[in-house]
This record gives sequence, C-alpha cells and structure tokens, in this order.
Amino acid sequence: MLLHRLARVSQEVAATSARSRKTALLAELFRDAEADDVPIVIPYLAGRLPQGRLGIGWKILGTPVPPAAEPTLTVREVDARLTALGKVSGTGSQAERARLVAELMGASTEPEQRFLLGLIGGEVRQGALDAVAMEGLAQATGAPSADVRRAVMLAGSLQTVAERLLADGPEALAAFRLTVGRPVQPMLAHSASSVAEAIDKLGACAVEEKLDGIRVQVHRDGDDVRLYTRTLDDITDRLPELTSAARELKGEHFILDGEVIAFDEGGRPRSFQDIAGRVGSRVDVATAAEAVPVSPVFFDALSVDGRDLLDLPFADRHTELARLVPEPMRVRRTLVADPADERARAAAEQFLADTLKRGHEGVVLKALDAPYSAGRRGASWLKVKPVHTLDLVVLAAEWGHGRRTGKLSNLHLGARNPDGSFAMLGKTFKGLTDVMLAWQTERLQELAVEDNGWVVTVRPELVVEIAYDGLQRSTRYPAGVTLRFARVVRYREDKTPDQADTVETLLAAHPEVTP
DNA sequence: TTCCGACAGTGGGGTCGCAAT
DNA sequence: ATTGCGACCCCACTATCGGAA
Repeated sequence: MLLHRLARVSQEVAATSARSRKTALLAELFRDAEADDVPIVIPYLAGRLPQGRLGIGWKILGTPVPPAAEPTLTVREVDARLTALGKVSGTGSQAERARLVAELMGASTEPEQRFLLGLIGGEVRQGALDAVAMEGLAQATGAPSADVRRAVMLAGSLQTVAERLLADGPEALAAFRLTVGRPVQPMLAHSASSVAEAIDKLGACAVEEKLDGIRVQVHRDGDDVRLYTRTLDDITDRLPELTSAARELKGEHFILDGEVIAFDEGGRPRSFQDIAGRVGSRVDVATAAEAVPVSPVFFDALSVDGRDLLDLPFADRHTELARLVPEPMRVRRTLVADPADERARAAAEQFLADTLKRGHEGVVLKALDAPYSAGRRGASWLKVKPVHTLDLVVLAAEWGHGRRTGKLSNLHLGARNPDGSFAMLGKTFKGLTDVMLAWQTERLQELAVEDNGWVVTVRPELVVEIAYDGLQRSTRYPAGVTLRFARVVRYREDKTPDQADTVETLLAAHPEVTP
C-alpha cells in the first residue's frame, strides 16, 4: 500500500468531526491492507509508530525539505527506513539521523510529509487514536468491538491483535487471555471533589490511600518476576528490591497491581521527584538503590494461581490480595459498607485527614462490586486530593498550537516578591474554556510589551486564580520551587497585582518543600 | 430530549541518559 | 565538564460525539 493513501485518509479523518465517519474511513482502509501491511498501517492510523520512539524530535523535524512531486513510497518502505533510523547510534548519530530524515522527507509528497511529521513527532491531530482505530478494526473484521477492546487490553498491544484478527478472523480473539508475564493495561481513576461526593456516586466502597509514586504491575511465575509501568514498559532490572519482595510472597503465580514508593528515615513518604529519579535510573542501579530504596505497596490482584480475577468484584479480588500479601505491603484502607451510614462516612473523612497527615497524596475510593476495567478510566475508582489555590499575576503568554492556533494559551505565572517585582513560578494552559481563551487573547494583547512570535510578554497587571496540587523543587524558576499541576480557575479582575500572593506565603504554606 | 461516559487534544515539570559542545 | 534534547514518569481540564436514560 502506498503511504499516499494513508496520508489522504488521515486528512479525511481529521476533516470530519463525526466519530462514526472517522471509524468508517479507518475500517475501509484496514480492509484493503495486505497482510504484510497490517502491522504498519494499523499503528500508523492510530497515530503511533510500531518501532516506538525513534529519538527524533522537533530539532530534526523542524528543518524543511522540498517535497517530491509524485507519490512513490510504500508503507513497507517507510517502515524499513524508520526501523533503520531507530538503530542509528553513537558519535555523529544526530547528523546521520537528520540526513536519513531529510532523505525520507525528500521522497515524500507534501501531504505525505505532513502525515510523517505528525507521526514521528507524536502529534497526528486527526481526532482518532487507539480507541477509534480499535472501533474501525472491529468494523473491518465484523468482530464485536467489546471483544476487540478486551483483547487489546489483555495483549497490551493493538498491533498484535490486529494482525491475528485480520489474518484469522474474529475467532482469533479468544486466544488473548490474561497471562502471567504479559502486561495488561492498568485501570485508571477519575477525580471527585470530595469524599462525600465519591461515596454518593459509588455506593458501598473501599477508601484507600493514594500514594504518590510510580504505578507498577508485578508478575510472578515461579522464580521469574517481571515488573511493568503504567505504559507497560519493563522495569524489572531497575528495581531488584521489588523482585525480592515478590518472591517472598506466598503465591507462586500471580499478577498484582500497586505503587512503588520510598520512605525517609522517619518513615515519611519521600517526594515523587525522589522516587521518579530512582525508577528512572537504569545505568548504575546499585548506587541508586542505596540512595533511594523503594518498596511496593499493592492494592489489587488480577490473577492468582492461574485464575483470572479481572471480572470478579473488587471485594473478592481484595480477599485474594490479602491472602497473598501481608499487611504492610498493602495500602491502608477503610470500608464504607453502607453509603447511608453516617458513622462510616465520617470515618472515611477522618481516613482522608489521617492519610494526608502521614504525608500521602489523598485517597482513592473504589466500588466494592466493580470488576477490574483494564485500560479504562473506570467510573468505579474515584480519587480525592486536596486542592490549593493562589492568586497570581500573568507575566506572559505563549501562542497556542492545533485547535488553539491564533489564541494566547500557555500562561506564565508570577508571585509577588517583597520588592514589588514578580517571581515566575511556572506555566499553565489548563482549565481554560474557549470563552476564557478568546477573552485572554484579546486582553493580554492590550497589555503586551513584546511579541517574539512565540511568547507575548505583558505588563504584570492581570490577576488569575490558580489551583494546584502542591509545590516541588525546581532548578528552573527563581524561587527554587514550582507549582505541581497548576490550572486556571478564573480571572480575578476585582484584584490588583499588589494583592497577589507572595512567594513568602506560598513557601510558608508548604513547609515540607525547601527550595 | 437530555444526560453522561469515553476520547482526543493541549500541553505542564522533573529526571535520567546520551550526544554534542 | 556542561548543555541540549528526547523519552517517560507524574498529571488536569475542556470540547465533542454518540449511546443510554
């Protein structure tokens, strides 16, 4: 199949807003793909490269290359070239990569170039990724979409499911079962604004600690233990303590879901930054492990002794978990058996308060009757975290991309210094409605003192209320700290910049973080 | 007819590791 | 030795479509 065809379909998919039409377009293309094209065409149209990341970013992609006049590239040829590109390494590799990219772009027509740039850069912007591609695959093969989805979650890969499905038909889906050693897409949580709201939505539920670490899926098959992240990357070699811990558990064959965290000498949880640094260290693991030893804390069991527990109610999965995993290696929890029981509701609130006092992030409430919805942001898990707010001053704004093109989007936020100047604390583009976006684009241009085409610097006069989850250390910003997950709540036109919050009060509100 | 769940998009900061300077 | 870049951790929120209620 020619790349040209994919580029055209991608353009058409981007041009329609109807998801049903997107699905139909993808299905038509998938039906026409030859067997050898399938493992390439499917991920491409889902906006992903079969090779994963190639080590090529905007630096290389930003250099324009004159396009070819006629389409000649096949998808298989493109795939072969990209595979070669991913293997380039060593001194001079950046230049060699740039040369290969330029060669590929030179062989591509203008629409093909646009498609490839999006694909390699990870921004296809066609309004269709994995979920729509799965739906299209179901339509192309006549398989029930729920079955396709489930197979993909269990296989952890759309590509392998697509190959089998297009080769052998819907019967092939039955072969995808939960298997120890093959990672499953983890279940995710929604947010709720309070414990009470969450209980009202869920009914009978467990209230569990939300630990601020790295999600981990632990597979044990006898002596063989493997560890996977949320995106199913294998991190077994980086966390030997976890392998040992898994081997000491009673079961021989299981899949558990949990969080990797670390504690300081006083038994308080260490910062997310410390844990992420540890989990990210893969060269000198021994030294990293000595500096930041980590522990697993489990909260779910997906498979025990060859039994697939995914469809069991959470209450039953937890019973299995408790059989295998001793107390300190499980998250603390309390139960709300009856949502109308005021004493239980009060206990849940107290549990949140205690959890925060122990230095954790918040709580997750989980419906006791819900199955494990692999790969979904199921409505049966709700997280509740405290939200802080500040009044900050807009120092500058950046021009947006994609659907925000032509709008000032990403705000630079400042807190007041004692001398009346402002210290930048970070940026945010979150929480803005289209109306706010339009308003701030106009208002900030009135305050503009400079526009370099990327950043518009403004007079520091506009006050904005910002919600955030906490402070973290920063080497980038002058106060030595930055806001975690900052988002806009509303503009405060009733406030003047001299009423904005100060760096001092911010630091005082978070004594556990030292710049 | 209205409501709501699921998706895609828009990017944020930090850290590590590798290549370039 | 330092800097720049990309990958991969964590993540919030809005707009929209389309099926459920």
